Amino acid sequence: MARVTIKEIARRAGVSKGAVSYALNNQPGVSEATRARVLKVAEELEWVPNRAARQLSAARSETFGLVLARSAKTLSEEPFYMGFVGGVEEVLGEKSYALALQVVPDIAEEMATYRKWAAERRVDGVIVVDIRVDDPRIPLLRKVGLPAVLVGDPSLADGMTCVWTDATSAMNAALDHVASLGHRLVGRVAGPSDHGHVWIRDQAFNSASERLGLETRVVHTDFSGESGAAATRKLMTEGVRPTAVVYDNDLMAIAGLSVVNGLGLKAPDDVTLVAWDDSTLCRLTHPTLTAMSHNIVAYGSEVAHRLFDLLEGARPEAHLYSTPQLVVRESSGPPPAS
Amino acid sequence: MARVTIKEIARRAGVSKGAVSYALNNQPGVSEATRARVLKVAEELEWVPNRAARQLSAARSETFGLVLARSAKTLSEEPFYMGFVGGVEEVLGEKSYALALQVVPDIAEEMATYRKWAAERRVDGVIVVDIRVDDPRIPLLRKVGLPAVLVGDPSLADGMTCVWTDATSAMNAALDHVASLGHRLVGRVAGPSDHGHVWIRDQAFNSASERLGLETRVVHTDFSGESGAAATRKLMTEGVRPTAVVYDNDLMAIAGLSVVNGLGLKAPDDVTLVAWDDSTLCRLTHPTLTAMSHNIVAYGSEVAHRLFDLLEGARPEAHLYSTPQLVVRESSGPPPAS
DNA sequence: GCGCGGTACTTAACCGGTTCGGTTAACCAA
DNA sequence: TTGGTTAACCGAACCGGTTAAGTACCGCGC
Repeated sequence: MARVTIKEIARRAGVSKGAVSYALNNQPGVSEATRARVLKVAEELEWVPNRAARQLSAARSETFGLVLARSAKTLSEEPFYMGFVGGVEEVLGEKSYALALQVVPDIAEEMATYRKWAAERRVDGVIVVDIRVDDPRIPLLRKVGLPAVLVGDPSLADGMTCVWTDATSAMNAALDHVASLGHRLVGRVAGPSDHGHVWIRDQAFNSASERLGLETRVVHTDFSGESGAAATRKLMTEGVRPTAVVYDNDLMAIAGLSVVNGLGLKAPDDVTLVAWDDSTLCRLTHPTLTAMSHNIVAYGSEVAHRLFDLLEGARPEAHLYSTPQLVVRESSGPPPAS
Repeated sequence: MARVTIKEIARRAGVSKGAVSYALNNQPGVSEATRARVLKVAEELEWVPNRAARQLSAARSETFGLVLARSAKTLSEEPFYMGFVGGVEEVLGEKSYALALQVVPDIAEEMATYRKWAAERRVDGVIVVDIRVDDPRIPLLRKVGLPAVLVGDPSLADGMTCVWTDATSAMNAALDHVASLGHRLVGRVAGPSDHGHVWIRDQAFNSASERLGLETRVVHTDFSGESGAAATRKLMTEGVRPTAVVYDNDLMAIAGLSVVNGLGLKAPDDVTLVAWDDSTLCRLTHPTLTAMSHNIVAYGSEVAHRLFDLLEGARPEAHLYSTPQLVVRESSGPPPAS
């Protein structure tokens, strides 16, 4: 079964290669009758465009790039990424675009990948996650001219297209929740503060607790389950024990719950726990976890759509995707009487 | 900054395009002196090969394909996939191959993707996961001539290259463990039985329990947390309650633990729980979960290596990757005195 | 009758590599 | 000296599309 090319279609339809190309791409230059005839032949021969050939001449790769700068192990633990990738895929699939996914150890490698992709014309655009404060990837992407959608707050995006969730409002909602339950000393187990969204939440956490007159204790971690457990142990056993803890992802919240249980404490009787991101895991623990919930799969889809828009000439803009919603579950309760 | 091509290199090095191609690809046909000179010029100009052009003429795409036939939501819950993908990526990165990842709703769509990829010459080979009994993908891949490595048992692979873990031995170890603790009635929360590895474990579970003189109760599910919870509730509240339960993945085990807790029962006092796959989550619950452990990231790497081997002409063969090892944790204990 | 504009094509260059047949010059054996 | 090899390199075709430029034909207005 030899490859079927437009040359063959042209032969059978009795027209030239060029005409076939116009017909197949819905471009003017052929009559409706001819177009129909070409389409019919292409159909019969089960023609599919050769990506490489199209890319070579049209300079489009019909591929989006996504680089994840985390270890494979971390990625497997964090439900966020797979859900996000799934959402992106859903949109790409519709337009028969492909996703080039690369997993690298650090941001330096990530930047090297962008350079390579740009030089190779490997991708039409990239999706950039985990935006940092003063992110070095932003000037690089500008320099190499790679269209990009950033997943992060507009204040960090330096004018590039970004999609963000309103972490500030969400943090306010989270603290309103624990404050209204009567908590006065609130802990926070945060990610690394060079991550943009962590930094944003830090700010929001501080101003909200000031507004509500709450005392706070914050521990920064690396997002892993282990460090979430360690941070929780520290909060629970050293110094004044907070009666509520807000986590930066659900993995650390689950680890925290386990530590709380292990210390012979009870949630919510002794401490109220609030997770962030709300994957299914939050409904599988006992007690179930209160969480700031948003739809991560849809988040990925939204980002992919924005990248298509950008390629079609949309001006760079900040798009608010959603504000995570508070979902109250069993891990919420009033502080212990003490 | 115009694109730098081998034509430019040829001009500067004073040789023909062809010679440059030979030099850059380490092929005979140029002298060492010329090769060195060309390499130096290419280096200076920061030349990178254009993938599309190379693919078009050489008919290699330097891309592997992986299709996941699960919903994005399921994928985000299951730590297995992201870890596996990460492991594959590690190997591909070294050889600067790319991974084309596609998420589709079902096997029919997956097969359509293979057809398309084969026609487009989109990928050099594919990795196929979740092999079924009498898997329809196997004849299709043969027909369209797509090199493939199957992730699954040799008995299901019909002579194609596959990488497998010895689930039978692992299941024996798991049941030896619970039997040695004194359990006589063992439950099993299994995945859907049309999945090959589930089927294998079903067989192994039956023959091992027969060997050990155990009574059994098996519930089949769809691998999700919800269905794992439902299955556990059924085992715990309807009919004779098993004193130990073996799960087919860790997500369901965690959901099961939550149900056990919710029913006012204790692990391991009332029931011993054994998970499968052992992601970090098993160490984050309270009590921690006994699990059949294997390194999923390395599993992905192994599979990727085998696909490279296959493309380099290795004969199709079954490769035993590993046997999951029993890791005993807090959820294991003797059956209640009753 | 002539020029003009538009439609429906054809032709051929081009994208950036790979590869194959052919040429040249150096070397070697008879 | 001559015929035959061989290494080193050149030139051009080719992969399968896209697209700018060119052509043939038709209808229309003046």
